[in-house]
Amino acid sequence: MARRPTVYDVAERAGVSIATVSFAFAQPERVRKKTRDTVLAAAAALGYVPNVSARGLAKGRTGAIGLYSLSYLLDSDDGDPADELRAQATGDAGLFPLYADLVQRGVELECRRRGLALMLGSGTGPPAVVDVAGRVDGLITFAGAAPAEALARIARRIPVVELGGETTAAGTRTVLVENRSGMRRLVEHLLREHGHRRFSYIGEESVTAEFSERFGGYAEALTAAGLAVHPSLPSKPAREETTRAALAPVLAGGRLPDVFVCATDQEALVVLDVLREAGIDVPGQVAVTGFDGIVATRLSSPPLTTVQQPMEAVGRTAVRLLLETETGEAQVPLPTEPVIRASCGCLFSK
Amino acid sequence: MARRPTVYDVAERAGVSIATVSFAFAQPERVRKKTRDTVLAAAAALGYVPNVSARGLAKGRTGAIGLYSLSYLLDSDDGDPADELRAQATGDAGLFPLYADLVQRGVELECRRRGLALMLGSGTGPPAVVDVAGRVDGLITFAGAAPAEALARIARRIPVVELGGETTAAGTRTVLVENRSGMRRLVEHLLREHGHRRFSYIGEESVTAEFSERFGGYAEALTAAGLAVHPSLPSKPAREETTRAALAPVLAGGRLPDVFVCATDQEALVVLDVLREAGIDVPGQVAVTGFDGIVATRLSSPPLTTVQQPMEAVGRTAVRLLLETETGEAQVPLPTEPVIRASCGCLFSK
DNA sequence: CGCCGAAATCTAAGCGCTTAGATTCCGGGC
DNA sequence: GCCCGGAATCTAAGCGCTTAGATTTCGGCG
Repeated sequence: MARRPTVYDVAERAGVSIATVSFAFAQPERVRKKTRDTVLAAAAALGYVPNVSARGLAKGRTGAIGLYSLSYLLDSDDGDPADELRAQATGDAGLFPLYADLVQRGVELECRRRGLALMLGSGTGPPAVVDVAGRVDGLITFAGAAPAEALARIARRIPVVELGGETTAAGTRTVLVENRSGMRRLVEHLLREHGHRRFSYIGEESVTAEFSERFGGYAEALTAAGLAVHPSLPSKPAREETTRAALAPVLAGGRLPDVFVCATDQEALVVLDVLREAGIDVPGQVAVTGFDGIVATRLSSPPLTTVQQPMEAVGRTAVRLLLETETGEAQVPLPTEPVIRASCGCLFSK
Repeated sequence: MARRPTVYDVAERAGVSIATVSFAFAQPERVRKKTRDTVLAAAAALGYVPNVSARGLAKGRTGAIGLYSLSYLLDSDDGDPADELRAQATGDAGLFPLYADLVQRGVELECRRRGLALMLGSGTGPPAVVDVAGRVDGLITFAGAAPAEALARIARRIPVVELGGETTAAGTRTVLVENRSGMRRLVEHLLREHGHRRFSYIGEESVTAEFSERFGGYAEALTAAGLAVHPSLPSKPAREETTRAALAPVLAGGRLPDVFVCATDQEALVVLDVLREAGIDVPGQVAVTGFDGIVATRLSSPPLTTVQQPMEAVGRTAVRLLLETETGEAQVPLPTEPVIRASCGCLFSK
């Protein structure tokens, strides 16, 4: 690993100029075959690997995009392999991919298809969001993962797609998903098929555009049915204690609603847990629904009625959006679809 | 997104030299507080984001590491969101994380903890492995994901960890896992508890070090029991058709072994499928075992007996290895543990 | 008030690559 | 054999940043 060979070394060894070396790699047709072979042979002999930083600097582009995510994956444990063995064997580990995992997969797939490298960053410490932003041609971020101020700054420099965010935020774009109508259709099902009247909404009402759309769809359906819309019980996904705290007073009060409509599957699964611990039957005594369609909803007991959104497509679309120059182009929202399982009371549905 | 502001712009606006701007960001203590504030204010006003390519070039390091993986995630479909909705709702999608997914998660976690950015690449087209290698301070790759020649070349330039590869390969290092003893212990269980005598091994015998260790452990146990070791039925993980092809002649022959010992869980799950289709009862007529401990093994029917390896720890360890300068340091192999479920005939075990 | 050393700041030289534009090479036509 | 034009190659100027080493600034002291 002595000194890393550069174009100069290769050029010298091949007896050509550095420009020719560069051309041999970047624009092979511009160089005579014989020369090219000489250059490539010299490069191979020296173990030459082009320095992408230098290339990026010279070209002004890096050929990579960035994905900046929430850090709720953040682990508390120390990563002891023995612990992990135990956890995995017994099922304590984070088993099933969550929303962000599937979106990330979509991003990965689309990047691969387009020959882009993907740079991952997350959390608050370094690499902070600008650290990622400084080395990519475009940035995808989850709403709330990075400070709005930083995003606005970055958006002046490179395209930014903010998942779950506002369409109108400073210079950034977003992937539209039918959050509102998905939630509305779900609630309509609860109203019509089950005759539920007493609704309780669990989750953020308006922290991000995505969440306010969901709550909006919920409110729309209730209003159309002539029901009053009460404020949500505030809770955050991936923060189990907040969901438990939101639920505690309701359980203590002893009077259950007909149904808990949750802003996300992750929260709904916690609700299911809490109710089970309290000895309350779902859907016998109270129904529960989620939103997203993460894998775990299918395997919970009872299986969770939810609204499926195409998470992978969200990731892919984000990449496409990033690469499209036409900023103004009308974007078709990605479809969502209520998935009726047992937790709403449709006991025999698949 | 006009021209991206640079240190020069910030320096001019703040009325200092570019060096001072650089210091204000990189070595704040070297600059008077008042100056620093002026610089940061100017940077904020201009929307300055440091160009990491330039930094990387100047410093000779990038602060990122790369992960180059196999591309069996590669999708055939076109990413139609409607298809995805359907697939996810019914369970056709790639539901559970596989070996590589979990290793990747380990890598991500460790990078986050250490403040490193992570660059992802895969597949054969661009970004090829050197494309990733050229912009990181270290590279992790799955054995077989990249041509050995390219890896050797890269290893002359930056540290390389090759997962599942040889310890001794040209300049690269690897994460040791108890593949051999894990497999041996599993086979010993099959010999002792179930009295199996007629073994059939499905999978690679020796394509990578990891696989030859597994086959080696299998062979050791059989030999110690005085049994002959037959060559494996060649099959590749994540290439379902190869596994089916390996199995076909056995089923056609009509004479089943006592047990199919598979090199990986992915292959074992395919074997389970094939046997079910053929109307053969597992473990009644034949036992099946896997290796890795991926999530899906727990949910198959019957649940799969396998050898659990700490996949996340493999990823974390790879990152650590990359950052350690002491190349020679003895590495403790990561532990593995047979997990006995129903597919070997232990019907009532958890 | 001038001098001194440390602290703060600046100057300038790269880092390794790309790419206009200049130069050289080469084969064909006369 | 010479001239010509396009192809091949080269020269050299950056890209935006870091960082030795030079220079300036500044407060304290005699």
